[in-house]
Amino acid sequence: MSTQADPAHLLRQAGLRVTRPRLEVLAAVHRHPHAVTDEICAAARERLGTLSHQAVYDVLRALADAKLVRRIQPSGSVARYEARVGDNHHHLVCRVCGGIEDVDCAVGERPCLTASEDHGYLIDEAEVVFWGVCPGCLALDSASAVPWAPPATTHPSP
Amino acid sequence: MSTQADPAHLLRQAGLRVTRPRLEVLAAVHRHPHAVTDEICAAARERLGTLSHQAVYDVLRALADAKLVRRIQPSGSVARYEARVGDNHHHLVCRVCGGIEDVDCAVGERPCLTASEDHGYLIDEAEVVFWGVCPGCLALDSASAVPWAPPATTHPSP
DNA sequence: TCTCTAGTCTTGACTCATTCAAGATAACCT
DNA sequence: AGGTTATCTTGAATGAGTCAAGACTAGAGA
Repeated sequence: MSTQADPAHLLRQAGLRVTRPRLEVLAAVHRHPHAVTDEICAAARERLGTLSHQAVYDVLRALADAKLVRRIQPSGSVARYEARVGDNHHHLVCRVCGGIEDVDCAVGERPCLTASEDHGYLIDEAEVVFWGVCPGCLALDSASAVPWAPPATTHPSP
Repeated sequence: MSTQADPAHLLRQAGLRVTRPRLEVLAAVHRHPHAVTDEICAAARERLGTLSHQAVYDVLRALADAKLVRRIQPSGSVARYEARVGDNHHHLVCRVCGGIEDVDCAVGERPCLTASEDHGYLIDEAEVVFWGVCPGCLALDSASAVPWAPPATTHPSP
């Protein structure tokens, strides 16, 4: 019980069999925070040679259920995964390029916020997404008029 | 300039042409808060007789761009729309049945929260989603063991 | 170490929300 | 009223994600 962070141990602790696809997918999520399924799939394939699309979906679901990865899905984006779990941090999303940054949660433990009315719900998490424009897109935006049309939502009007 | 809240006026103010599909879709969003596109489509068709799927998507996008409706999309759900705009309220989502409730924002104006680090982003909104289990599902959950399997995420373990 | 078996992975087809494209229609300006 | 152009209809396409059936293999017991 020396290496608590050993990926194989983590899998076993979660009651999951240790397989190369699972180890590589987990490693890929660590290497590529906020990556989409396809990117994780590609990264794992680089190591494994071959890995089915379906296996990646299955593994990611198993890892997410086991809380070894966290699934996030900002509006308008497909599912993304990150390996930073347990600290209930939040996210900063660029409306223009879709870039994502982690933001530490001041409170840390979930739920970090209390709803003004709980409507009788048993609340266990407050998920916060900060929307804005990243420095890179801000620079482009002030340089040229409209570099590329923003995806769905428009910029905040002055 | 008597009825500022007149739907036709609102459309015109936003630079949008006033059409029956737009009026009916807007009314449908008012009548069915948090409805998905298909439900809005069905509701509007009840009044109009016929309305294409594509028109509903176009109209909803136009209305959302004009800030006459707000598009929300909790993880794992398809896009939903609501007519309550401008007050930057938040949402309470049931992990079991997917039910959604509005939660007033104590601050009101956007962004209601400040990120601990902004990474240079120009932040204009803090979107908060409270996740939990609604009273109805809580009751079912304590009555029987597992009524239906929760969609993706599992309940908080004891 | 060998064998068995349930849990995993592969393959391939499928669903369904959403988008694209082209032509018909109708709202608004003059 | 007439022309312009945004909007709507129709029909097909995209793409993330899922389902299903069979092959494979990690891990437990002999």
